[in-house]
Amino acid sequence: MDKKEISKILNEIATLLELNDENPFKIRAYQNAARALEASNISLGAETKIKDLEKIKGIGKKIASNIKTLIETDDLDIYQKLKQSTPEGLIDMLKIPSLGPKKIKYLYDNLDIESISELELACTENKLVNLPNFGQKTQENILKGINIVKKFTGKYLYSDFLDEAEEIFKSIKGCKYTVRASIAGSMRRKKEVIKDIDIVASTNAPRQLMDFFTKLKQAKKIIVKGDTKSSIMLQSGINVDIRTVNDEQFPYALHHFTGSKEHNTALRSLAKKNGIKINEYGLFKDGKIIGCNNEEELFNVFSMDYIPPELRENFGEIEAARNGRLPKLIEMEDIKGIFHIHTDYSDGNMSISQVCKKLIDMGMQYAGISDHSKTAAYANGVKDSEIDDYLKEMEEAESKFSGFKIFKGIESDILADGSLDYKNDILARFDFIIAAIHSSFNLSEEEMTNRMIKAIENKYTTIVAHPSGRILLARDPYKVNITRIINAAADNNVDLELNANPHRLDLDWRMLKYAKEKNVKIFINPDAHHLENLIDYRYGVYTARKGWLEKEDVINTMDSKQIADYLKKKKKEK
DNA sequence: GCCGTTTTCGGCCCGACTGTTTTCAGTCG
Repeated sequence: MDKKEISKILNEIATLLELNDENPFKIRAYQNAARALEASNISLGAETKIKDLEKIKGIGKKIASNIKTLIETDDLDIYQKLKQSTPEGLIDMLKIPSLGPKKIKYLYDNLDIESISELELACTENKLVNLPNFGQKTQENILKGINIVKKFTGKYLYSDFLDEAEEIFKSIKGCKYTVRASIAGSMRRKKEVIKDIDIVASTNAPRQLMDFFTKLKQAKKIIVKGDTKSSIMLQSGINVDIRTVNDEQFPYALHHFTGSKEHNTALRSLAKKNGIKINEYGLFKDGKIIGCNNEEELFNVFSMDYIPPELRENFGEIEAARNGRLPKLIEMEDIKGIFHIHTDYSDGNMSISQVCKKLIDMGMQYAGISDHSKTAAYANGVKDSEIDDYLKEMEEAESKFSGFKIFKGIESDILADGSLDYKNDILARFDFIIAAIHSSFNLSEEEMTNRMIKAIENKYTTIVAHPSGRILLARDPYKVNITRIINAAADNNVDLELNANPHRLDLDWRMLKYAKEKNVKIFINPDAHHLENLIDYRYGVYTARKGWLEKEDVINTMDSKQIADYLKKKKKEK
């Protein structure tokens, strides 16, 4: 069982404990341990010792031994017992807004309700109204919540809501009652998947600002409305939350509502050790506020450098900020060229010349064209007999656009046995090879990992595309040991892709940090099939920032001369 | 269940809002 699976089970245990009304601190201990495990660099295997696990902050004797048992037996007694005593439907019920573990437990114990459909029936039969702490309104809200669960999963792609969030934010910022405002929450932290859109604003007229907010044309429904907090639902089902404070409080509120919760908790603990209380209204020492004009000053109170929002995930940023070791994160303008582009030679809908023209307009110096290979018949992959034409057209296009460089590549399928799908003499004709999995997804973890490592060891492989194969909110990653993939890439001088398609964002930022530590270089690639997808590299830059990447970690920050040398050298040395 | 420059016991982040109550429980972030 790998780190991710074990961390998932620890989180599940926490949820199950919650539904069993356990000690809240025990619940948090399991959540913290899950997080700590995932953030750590420990690689789990038969040789993993309980002692090594205990060294991780947040994992103690008990959970260390539980993890060890999970590694060895793929199973855990308390987990099974909890699962047996807790109907699966109760976990589903947690998705219903306004319904939490306490109420779910009460309904289960007293009305035998163990699924969303049973709960819906009970509501329509009016069975909840007379229970203690329930009532007419609660019953109605639960019914509404059930409808929301049915209609939406409650999670949304960051990229799908960026524009709408910006538009709403602009309205708020332009409102005459607003002093300062910012997008906050997971959107400000550039999380790949978000639950809602958060906005923080300072004002002298909270009530008027709330009226303005709840009357926005985008608001389909008002969820809550108060003087400091309101929430509306948009047509799409996503909620926009706003929090208002007075202007002196703005920096603290912005920090607080940017989160993450885990980052805030960690910072609060640190504050507490220094005798400082921290909440959304200020930093307080001996009851007196410590004045801060902005977030920079807030961090300075703790002798910390400014932590960019993307890093606020309690992944080591607090310690790094205290030691002056925060990374100088990559910026959009660092990207000098774009790789992993599909043209009308396979399933893209743009010609090579169109790509060049568009990239030149975008200020780029080079393109790495890489159409699908022959095995990808569904994508009209380039057949052996078409290779000559494909290469020739790239050369001709390059000569048309002086000063612009085309690197000739192909996205070669990794076959089930780990070999690439062209013979070596064909692979050798390209400047770079992107190796990718597009078939046989259902191998075991061992088989899949070995398959990918074999492709990494292939002397022609330059880059491994979308290493986990996940499609956000749609398809789980393949069963693959990503730590071993990163290690193999490090050992074989192969680069990894950060696929910037907003549905992928793969390699995941949590693993990018590990790749960086292993000195594995990253390509940020849009995997573009249309001209308008070329700009998608921006989502890759955001994700790279979340993964602590600096300019030097990303290959396509090089200018065209440097990258030409880099690819040539790589080809020769491998 | 975890943790410790006061501690191996006794803490563990904090506040807004709703709906239920008539001072509070539950949920959410």
